[in-house]
Amino acid sequence: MEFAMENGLTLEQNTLINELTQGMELAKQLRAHLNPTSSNESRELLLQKILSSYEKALLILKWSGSVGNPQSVAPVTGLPESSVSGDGSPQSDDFDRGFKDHLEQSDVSKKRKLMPTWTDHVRVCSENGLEGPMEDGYSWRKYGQKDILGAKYPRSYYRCTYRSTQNCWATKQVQRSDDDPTVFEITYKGKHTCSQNHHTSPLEKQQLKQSNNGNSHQQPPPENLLFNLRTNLRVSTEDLNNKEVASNFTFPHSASFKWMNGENQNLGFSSLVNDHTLGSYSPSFISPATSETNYYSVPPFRMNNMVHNFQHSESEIISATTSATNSPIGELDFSIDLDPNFPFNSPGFFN
DNA sequence: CTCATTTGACCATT
DNA sequence: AATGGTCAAATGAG
Repeated sequence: MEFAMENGLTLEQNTLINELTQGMELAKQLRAHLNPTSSNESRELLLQKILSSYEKALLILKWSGSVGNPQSVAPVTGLPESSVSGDGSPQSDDFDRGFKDHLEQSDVSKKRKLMPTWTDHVRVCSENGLEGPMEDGYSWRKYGQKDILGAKYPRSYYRCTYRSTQNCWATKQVQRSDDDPTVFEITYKGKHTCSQNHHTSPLEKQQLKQSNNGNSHQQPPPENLLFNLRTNLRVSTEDLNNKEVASNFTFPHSASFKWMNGENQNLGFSSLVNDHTLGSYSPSFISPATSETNYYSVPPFRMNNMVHNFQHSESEIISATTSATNSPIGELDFSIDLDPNFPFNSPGFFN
C-alpha cells in the first residue's frame, strides 16, 4: 500500500534526510576526532555510524528510485526481481497474509515478486568493540529459519517488527556465508514504511538471539563470540559496490527520482565527500515547505557514479540470489550513465 | 502478563 | 517431489 506520497515528504524521504543529516553530523564529529589524542575506538565508532547512515540512505534511495519509475522502464532492466514499481500497483498492500483467500493470495505472491530485493554483505568485526546498531538500524522480528540446500548455515527470516502496527512489509533474510563465517549475506525485500527510530538495544538483543539459534548445525559458533563482542557489522565497500550495481538495474537510463530538490540532493553528497565544511548544508536539506514534490530525472545518481568508480576493483562477492539474474546489460547501462563530471574518485571515501 | 523466538507444519513455486 | 518461504503453536524471556 502506498502511503500518501502525493504531497510533502514521504516517510522514506524523511528518513533519508535524517540519515544523511546524521551522517554529516557524524562526519563532523569524526573530523573533530582526527586529532591524535582521540582514541581509535571512537573514530571507528563514528566511522561505523557514518557508514551505517549512508548505507541506510542508499537503501532508501534505491527504493525511491524504483518507486518513482514509470512501469514502462522496468522491463528493460532484465532484473525481474528488483525492477519494480512497487508503488505502481493500484492494489493495496493491506492484505493480511493470514487470509487464505485465493485472490488475495495470488495478489500477494505477485507483489512478492515485484518487491525490490537487494543483498548486502556484512562482515562481523570482532576487533573493535563498536556498539552499533545493526547495519540497517531497523528492528526486525524473526519469523522463520530454514536449512538451505547446499548451504552450510541455516537462513533466517525476519520481518519488520512493526508489520502489524504500522503495516510495514519490509523483510530480510540473513544467510551466513559458507566460506567466510564472518560474512553475512543480508537480503532485503521491500521497503520500510514504518517510522521506527533506530534504537540500538533491541537490535542487539535480536542479533544475539539470532546468533544463538544456529545450533542445529552443531558448530562451535564463533558467531556468539563475535556478537557478544558487540556486533560490529561492517559493510564492505566492494559489496556496497555490487549492491549499487544491482540497484542500477532498477532505474536505468532516465529513472525519475522523486525528490524535493535536486540541488540539495547533489549538494548533500558531494559536499560531504569533497568538502570538509559540511555543516552549512544541512539546513537546506530540510525544506518541508515544498508541498509539491518535484520529479527530477536523475541521470545517474551521484552515488552511483561514486560507486562505479570504486568498482574497477572487480567484484568478488556478488550475491548469489539476487544478482544471479543480473545480466551484464546492467553494467553497460550503468557505464553509459556515467557522469564525467563526477569529481571524487578517491578510494578513501570515508577517511 | 506481554512480546519475541523457536520450530515443525504448511504452502507456493519450480 | 524438492525446495524455499511463511505460519502459528509452543516455548522462553523479561
